[in-house]
Amino acid sequence: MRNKRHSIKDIAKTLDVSPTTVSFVLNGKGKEKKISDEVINRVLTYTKSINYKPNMLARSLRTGRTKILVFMVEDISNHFFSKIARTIEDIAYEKGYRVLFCSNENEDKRSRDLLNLFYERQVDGFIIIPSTGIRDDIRELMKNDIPVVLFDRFFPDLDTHYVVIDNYDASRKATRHLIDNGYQNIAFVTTDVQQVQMLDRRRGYTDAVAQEGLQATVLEIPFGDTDSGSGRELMRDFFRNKELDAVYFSTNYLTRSGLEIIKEIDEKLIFQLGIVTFDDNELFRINTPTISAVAQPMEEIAQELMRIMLHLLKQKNSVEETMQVTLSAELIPRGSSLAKVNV
Amino acid sequence: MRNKRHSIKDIAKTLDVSPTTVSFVLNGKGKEKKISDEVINRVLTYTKSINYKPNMLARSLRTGRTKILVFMVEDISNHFFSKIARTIEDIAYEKGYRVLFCSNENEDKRSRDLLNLFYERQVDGFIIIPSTGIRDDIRELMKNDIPVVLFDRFFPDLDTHYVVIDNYDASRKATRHLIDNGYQNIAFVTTDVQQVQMLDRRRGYTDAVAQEGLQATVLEIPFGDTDSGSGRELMRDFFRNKELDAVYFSTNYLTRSGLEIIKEIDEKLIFQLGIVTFDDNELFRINTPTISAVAQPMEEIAQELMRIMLHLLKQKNSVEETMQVTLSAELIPRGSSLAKVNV
DNA sequence: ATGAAAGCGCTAACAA
DNA sequence: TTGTTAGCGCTTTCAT
Repeated sequence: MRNKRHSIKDIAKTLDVSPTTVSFVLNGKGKEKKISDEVINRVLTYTKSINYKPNMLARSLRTGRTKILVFMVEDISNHFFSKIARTIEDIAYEKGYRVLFCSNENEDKRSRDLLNLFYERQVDGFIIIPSTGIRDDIRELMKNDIPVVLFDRFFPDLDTHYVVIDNYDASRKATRHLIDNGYQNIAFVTTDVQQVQMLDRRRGYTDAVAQEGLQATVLEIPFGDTDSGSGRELMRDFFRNKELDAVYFSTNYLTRSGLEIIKEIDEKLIFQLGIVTFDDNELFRINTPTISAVAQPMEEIAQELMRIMLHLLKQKNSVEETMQVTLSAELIPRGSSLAKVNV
Repeated sequence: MRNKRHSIKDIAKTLDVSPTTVSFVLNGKGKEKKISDEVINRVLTYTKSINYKPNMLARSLRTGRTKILVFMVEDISNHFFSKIARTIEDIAYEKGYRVLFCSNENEDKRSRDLLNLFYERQVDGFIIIPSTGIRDDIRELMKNDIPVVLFDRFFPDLDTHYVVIDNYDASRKATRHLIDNGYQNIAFVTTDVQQVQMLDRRRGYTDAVAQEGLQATVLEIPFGDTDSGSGRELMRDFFRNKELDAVYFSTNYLTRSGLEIIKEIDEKLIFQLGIVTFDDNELFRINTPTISAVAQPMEEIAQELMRIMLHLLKQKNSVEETMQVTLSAELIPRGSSLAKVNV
């Protein structure tokens, strides 16, 4: 027989007080409600002794709040996402919220399933990196007045709260940095996903090279293949056959394979090519050569996200303008993009 | 004003039927309860038109089941864990369960917080790789008749359901494999965590070398430092200064750094050393040289876990003997442990 | 073939 | 200072 869990009613009966009293005491409202110290003590010691755990389902059903936030990204194991996740969790915890993390693997179906799952369980808010096809699901959430904040990217035709960085500007600066250091044949390695943040990074690059009359050379790796054999093959061919003196990677999961392949092709190649990547990583500081990177302000992103989320959570009235924040990313020049030495 | 979600009562009122009828229809019991086709249709079309989503909190409070399972591991981004997670999710989904994933980072506090969070939210069952210090929390769960299945490791002094592999045997065979191929100075690189699975792997190694009168050389990397600077430093010194002809890594997160360091020390070293690692990885097949590995039967582990979990879930009566499964792991010999060529 | 009503465990307005 | 009670949204037994 399943052991029945202790309920407030049980406790009240055992202690010969009313459920209300127990509830008040357990919620720390004992003093406020002027419950006698003696009763407070009896309740506290007894509940501790039986290791009472409240039924949050019941509480949430009653209060209408679960005190749960959902943080959904492409892949929670990615350093960039997990770093932000950690900061968010800390801030949320302080405010009495718990955070559930999940990865949608950039698949719409998975995103939708997760949104549904959590929506039905009445979570209080969503912080999301949306996959391309869930615009309508996001809108549906918003129509139901669920707090939603997007980040990393957004839907140009949907008026949502979001926190992003100025990808165009950052990308432009990164490309200019290579140009200024004497590189002339700069390749841009990216994925084929048609999302706003990727397109902005690409425009930043093409505009920067165009401005100097240089040629744009773009390699697109299919999204699913970025770390697989066929993606690697594409890069290998590309780096072998193109006359390049610099490479600029559009995202961190391309950089890892990219660097490996460059090393494989020729031991010395990595020292000759100018290299810059989007998204910084601790390893880039200890790599030989050290790798220049566009660093997103992760701490700040997380803080802005939670600032907006907490604001939305305390709003009664949902009629309000959307909060849209664009932060700027910083280029960290390192050894991999030093001024070009012409041989 | 927060948009009130649709409730069954609302729907009933709008359609001028009773909540009962709506509930029956929505739960697919329309036919069974002999609701007229006309009413069934009205309910179905209307609920679809307003995109009705049931309040699972209320349902769960009423039924006593959330249909949620929790899968808690050290680090869900680790290939071994995430592979198992995926299989578990698929099986669970078929049976109408959803799975929530979380990482405890091998910290007791985090484990405890997560167990509490989900216990209070009445999840139906836990599949856990326990961190060292949560024995009592696991026992507490079991005392409350919550289905718990452990894997990868267990507590020798706690009678739980679990699925593990025969680490001792696998480790012994891996070591013997190196010995049989002519290696004499085999190092064992492991972490300092004193958990049963690690100790078994270690004993497998020491017994195998002892049996041949060879010397055991063990390097222990502090758990937190396995992929950090200081851990790498330890390995670097170790590989540089010891007279080794083979290395056996006890777990996959050590292997990655280990291989990198071996390459760094000397380009050719990786071809000279015999190498075997615990936990297989797709990359090992394409690495040069290919890396020999002890492969855990991940599919089978996941299936056994879910077989036990589903069994427990349908039990009314909890008085029952524990289900303890030990599977065997398979050594996959590859290029990194070919018969030693004496120079 | 459909509806009324109780109750899951909790909170909180109101009563005493 | 403490208790009574209604009700959150749902399922399900029992009536009709």
